[in-house]
Amino acid sequence: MAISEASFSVGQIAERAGVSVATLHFYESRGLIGSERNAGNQRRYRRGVLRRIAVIKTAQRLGLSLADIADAMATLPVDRTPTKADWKRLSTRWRSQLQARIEQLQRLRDELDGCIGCGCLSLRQCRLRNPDDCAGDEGEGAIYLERA
Amino acid sequence: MAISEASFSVGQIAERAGVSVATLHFYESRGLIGSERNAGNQRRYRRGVLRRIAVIKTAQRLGLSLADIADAMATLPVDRTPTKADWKRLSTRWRSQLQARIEQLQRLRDELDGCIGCGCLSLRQCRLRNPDDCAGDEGEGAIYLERA
DNA sequence: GTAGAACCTCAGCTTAACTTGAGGTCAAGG
DNA sequence: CCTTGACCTCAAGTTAAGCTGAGGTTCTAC
Repeated sequence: MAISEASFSVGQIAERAGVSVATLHFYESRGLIGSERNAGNQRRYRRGVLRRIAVIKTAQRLGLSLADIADAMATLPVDRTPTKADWKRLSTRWRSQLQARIEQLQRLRDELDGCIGCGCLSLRQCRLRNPDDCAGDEGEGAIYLERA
Repeated sequence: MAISEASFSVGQIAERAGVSVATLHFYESRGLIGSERNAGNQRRYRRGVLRRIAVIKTAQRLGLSLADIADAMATLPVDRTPTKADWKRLSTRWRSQLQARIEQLQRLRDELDGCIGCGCLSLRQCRLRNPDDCAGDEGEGAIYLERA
């Protein structure tokens, strides 16, 4: 092994990354980041961990769970510092997940648009039922909920 | 008061609405739905509760928390069955929240697009930093995280 | 009139992503 | 030498949105 370049303490990393020390411990327990120890058993991080934390926070904004993020990050090389191409692979994958999510919400919005005219708020089922039902003060025992 | 038309049991409502009995108890404890009791202390619901449940489920799909939903529903009239216009008010409000969320995700996507070229995955901060930083193998102590 | 289904309340479990606290260690400064 | 601050581990608390189970009651049907 080359000389370890792990020279940042938890406190330093926490401050630079804008997260709490406890969060760093937590991320480590989840295998999201790694650290080495000094003679006194204190964590020492290498600078690269800052990027990992940034990526974790970014992925969370995309709506991913830490478990998902851990999975994705597990595809990064262990034996070397990830390259631009490595990160790019992740972001490309996440970008399409994000796109899918956007499209899902757009569909939902369009359905809601349809319902605003009707006032019923029951979305899909509304369109399956006849308009009169929607206009009726309460309908009858119809199932309003989606099943899927 | 007119003769109570509350004539559905929890089991019946649960089945028609596609939720569990426990969920109905839970919603009631959160003030999202109401019920009356019969002589033997069992809950009796009026038909209108089905629409409320449908609306709750719809709102959840929009990404709202039960607390948000409870707030919104608190604006419905207590003294009479909500009209089409009442529901419409809710859906219009939610529609704009949904739209805002979509736009937020779209911005995120666009930022991510910018980062895919760079490979850095650090989003906003990436654009604030100079391109060389991104190209460098690890940059230096820069803050990758968003602060807002 | 009695079995069994459905109902009642209340308490505790579940997952995610952390935060908070207790009790103990370690290195630097005065 | 002693205090102080940063660090350590481990356990328990927090919020959301329910689920599950225990122990007890009511309703329905035979």
